[in-house]
Amino acid sequence: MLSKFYRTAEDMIRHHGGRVTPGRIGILAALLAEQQAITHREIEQRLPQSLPLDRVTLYRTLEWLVENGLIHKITSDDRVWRYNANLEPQSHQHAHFKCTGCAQVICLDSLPIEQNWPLPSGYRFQEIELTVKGLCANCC
Amino acid sequence: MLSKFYRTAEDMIRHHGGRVTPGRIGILAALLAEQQAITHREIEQRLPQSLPLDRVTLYRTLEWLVENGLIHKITSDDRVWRYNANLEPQSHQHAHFKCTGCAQVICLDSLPIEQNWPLPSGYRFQEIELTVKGLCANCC
DNA sequence: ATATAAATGCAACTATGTTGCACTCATTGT
DNA sequence: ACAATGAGTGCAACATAGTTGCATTTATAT
Ligand SMILES: [Mn+2]
Ligand SMILES: [Mn+2]
Ligand SMILES: [Zn+2]
Ligand SMILES: [Zn+2]
Repeated sequence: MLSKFYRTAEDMIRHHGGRVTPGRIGILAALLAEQQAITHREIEQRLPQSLPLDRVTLYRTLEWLVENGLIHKITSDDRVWRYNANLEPQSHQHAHFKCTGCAQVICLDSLPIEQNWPLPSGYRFQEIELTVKGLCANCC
Repeated sequence: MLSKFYRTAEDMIRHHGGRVTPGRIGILAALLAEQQAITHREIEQRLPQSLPLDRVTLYRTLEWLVENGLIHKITSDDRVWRYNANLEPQSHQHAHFKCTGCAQVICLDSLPIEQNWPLPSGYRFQEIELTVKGLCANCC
């Protein structure tokens, strides 16, 4: 089961043209295996014993994966970034849900919002960041 | 000009029933004087020399002002909170704009979004947090 | 196999916010 | 006005998340 994600991760990195290292594969596989967005800490905990990885390397690898469009990074009100694999390789404009009980973060399917938001004159629109907050099924 | 904000700030705090201290007045006045949301650091810089204030007190006072509905706190992707005075004492369900050039944050007028967002079954909606990102008039 | 640049590990650092506790002072009641 | 009281404040120490510099290792191209 895990090996499936490892192979997918390796394919994604190789196909993208990046250097294929155990760290990148392991991190991306860990993110592919998740149904939710997880933090730096949580990724660290999910990495196998056989793959010891310095936390700085983890930060830098996450940054690389984000810059190369293989994962995305989610801002939250607890000052902790969460990461999730990009299933579709492109920059998907979508919203996120954060449970105010357990802090779980998941990606919502789409972002049905007009791109021409009413801004002050002279301002230029780039993108929207939207988080719905509430309680997940467990915390309800 | 500044004294106007000081008087308004004092009125707001007194009317709210809270203890009226120089720190609370000064901080709230500084926020009332701003057209944009500003950080803890920026508030510190704007406080007059005559009002030396420990940074911990500043944090705690901001917390008190938020809890009592006199200001609100805005999450951002740079892990820094920004604060803005509440002109209308209640329901500031509104969106924010953040400039990706200069990091300026302003409040947008309203939040024309349905409150019944399509969530997974069993999930309960509480609120929406929305930030539009782009370039401000200066950075365009 | 070797050369090379990219990736990694380690130590030190920064930035933002928090906690505990003693002291001060705004408010209340006399 | 004055004293009593607890909310507010200052200071030191701490916590957490992320960053930077530099020497070493390693994936890849030749
Ligand atoms: Mn997402
Ligand atoms: Mn606002
Ligand atoms: Zn939950
Ligand atoms: Zn700007």
